[in-house]
Amino acid sequence: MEYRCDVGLDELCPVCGDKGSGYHYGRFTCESCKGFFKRTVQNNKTYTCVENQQCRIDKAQRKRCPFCRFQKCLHVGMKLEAVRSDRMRGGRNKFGPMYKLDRALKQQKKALTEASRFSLETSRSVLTSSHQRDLTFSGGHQTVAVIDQPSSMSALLSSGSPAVVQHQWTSNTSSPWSTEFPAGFCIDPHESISWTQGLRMPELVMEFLRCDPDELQLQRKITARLQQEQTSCCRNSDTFAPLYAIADQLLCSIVEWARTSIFFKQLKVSDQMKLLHHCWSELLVLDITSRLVLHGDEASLLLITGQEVDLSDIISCAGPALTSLTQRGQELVEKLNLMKVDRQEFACIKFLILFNPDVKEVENHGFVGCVQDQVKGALLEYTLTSSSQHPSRFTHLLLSLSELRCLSVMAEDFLYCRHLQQQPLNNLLNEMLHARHNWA
DNA sequence: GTAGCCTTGAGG
DNA sequence: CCTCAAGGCTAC
Repeated sequence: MEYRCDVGLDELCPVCGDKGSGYHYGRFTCESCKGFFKRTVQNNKTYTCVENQQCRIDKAQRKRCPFCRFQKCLHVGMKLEAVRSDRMRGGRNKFGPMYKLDRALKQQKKALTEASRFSLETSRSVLTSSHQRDLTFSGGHQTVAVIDQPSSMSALLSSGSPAVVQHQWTSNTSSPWSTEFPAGFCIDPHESISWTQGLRMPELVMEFLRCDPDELQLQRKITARLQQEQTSCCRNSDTFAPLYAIADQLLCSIVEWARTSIFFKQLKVSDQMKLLHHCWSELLVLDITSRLVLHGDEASLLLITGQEVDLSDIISCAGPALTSLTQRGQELVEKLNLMKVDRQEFACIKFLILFNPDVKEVENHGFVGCVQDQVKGALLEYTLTSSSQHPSRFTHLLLSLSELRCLSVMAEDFLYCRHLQQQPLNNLLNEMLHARHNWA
């Protein structure tokens, strides 16, 4: 029987494996599990399992143990709150955007699996070889160049560090957060290996948080770098020199963060470089912005060192070029402050910026697009559950990304002008500016 | 109680 | 208008 035919979505119910009929209570399920879930929740039913609560639920046996069936419904992500307490019919609920996104993801995923089996294989072999490379280098002297003057980005990306080993997982070893039966709404449980190893969405957000660098450690590195700067070029007349040193050091930490982060470390170094060359300034602006939103005070610039610099001082010293940048930056901070954007959301936004599908030069372009969609899905679900009273929060967050993009272009232009005026810039900043303007 | 089909109605 | 995920109905 085929009650509804979703073109290209003739997939199976994650609960019992019967043919799915549409989205019901948060997941794409069959008609019978939809009805079962509805009856259970509406009538407040409680079941007991006569076995060991691990009954197999399939099309033939789904009627045997309602306890295990309901547990499985919840486990795959069916949502109690999607069953209406007022029993109102028709209309739409807050999960609409989630269904829409999930549909788009599935269609894209289908196209990907059909068109790029080869790409998947390449990605796996790269993953294996990069693992080997990390082991080769980990005993060497090339520790992460952070307190040392940072070298080129390729050196940063190629260097090994304990962090890599700590978070390393390959297609051969199961990830520490994968579950036996993933409940993420865009993961297909019937697919043996998914691009992203079947993470549950909230866990994906948690994993992003785990990737965040340790703020104290970063603070120490930057303080050390500033001291070094002061002793080596004490006659530097540029009052902004320390700020550039901080920016440069933040850039190093951003590269280091990316290098050791989930998904990114699966990419070839050449692809990693292309992505970072494209988004470094956005990540830098976001880094500064997020610190202001999470810990700062609107009228001053909170540095990673803990110092606060009055924004009016910066404007008066920097002239018109920085004035509008600072003002627009302030406006963005105010907006994000009003929205009370939290660490989890900033962590997702960083990944959205990093995995930019518009960077067409990337070899493993399909993977980048796929990760971008996964991150969007994770952020959407996070915002829907954490701020359910503001269903448009996700859209607002995405809108703020475009403002961030404008700010980063302004910042890059400012730095590039300064560069053209022969003012010496620090290493990595230099490299990034050159990379962008060489492309243009 | 189950599950296939029907009705409803907000949102696009 | 149409879509599609809610709830409802009813033969089994």
